Amino acid sequence: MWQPDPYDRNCPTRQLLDRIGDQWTVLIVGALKDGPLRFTEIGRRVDGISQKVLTQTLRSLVRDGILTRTAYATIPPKVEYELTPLGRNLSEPLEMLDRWARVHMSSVQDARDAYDAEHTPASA
Amino acid sequence: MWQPDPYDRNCPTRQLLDRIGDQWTVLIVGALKDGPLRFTEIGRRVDGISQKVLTQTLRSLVRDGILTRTAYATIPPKVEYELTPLGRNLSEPLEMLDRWARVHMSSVQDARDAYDAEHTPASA
DNA sequence: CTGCATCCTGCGCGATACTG
DNA sequence: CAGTATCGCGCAGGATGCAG
Repeated sequence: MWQPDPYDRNCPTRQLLDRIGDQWTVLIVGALKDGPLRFTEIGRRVDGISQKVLTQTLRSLVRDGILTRTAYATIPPKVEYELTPLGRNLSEPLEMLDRWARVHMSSVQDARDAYDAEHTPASA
Repeated sequence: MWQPDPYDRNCPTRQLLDRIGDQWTVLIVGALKDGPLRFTEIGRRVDGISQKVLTQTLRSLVRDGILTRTAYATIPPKVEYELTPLGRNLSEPLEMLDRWARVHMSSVQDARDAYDAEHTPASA
């Protein structure tokens, strides 16, 4: 029986891996961890994301079954995004990534400083 | 005391998150999980990566202290890449990502099919 | 408020050729 | 084998303007 393998360039998991590892995906899913949020609220939490990219990313995540999109026909309009069970499941590995980045940032920074010092031998 | 926060666009963890979530990073670190590999070997395992991107990604990972690069002055040249302790630590969350993608690929595929069917109402 | 369409720019990346 | 250097294109993504 065949097993999906992202090391194969033609395997769909390759593309999926690219999507779920995307920084915006990590942050958006993380933001929705504690409950549904509106479009603008997500944009406010995920500092620096453009409206266009936010829209694109949200649509992709909805299409992939990670989020649900619920539009309320009120005035003004209100649209809520919420994690599906699949999305909630995904949020666990993503949260580990987030936490790893926070915890090891200083180690990485030290490594970079050392590397740069090594490869930039005191001026030119 | 200040806590690093990737939700802030100026926080270095933002960039770090982007790097470690990168598909090539996930695959390369995963490939090195079982021991050091040579440049060409990595390229062969990570199907579809160009030599240029492989070089760039490896250099970044070395700089960030995820990998070590060891060059042997033999003919022909031989360069081995190996996970550092930090890299081995990182490989755990990354492996979870990889496994998630493999396990849930079919669910995502189903969601996509449903979404596309819904949003492409039987021809035009 | 929540989008979508358009224009435009940067630069990521592949392809190719050359070195040690 | 393991890179570096260069060129050129495609497309992601920012900015703006409009619609429901």
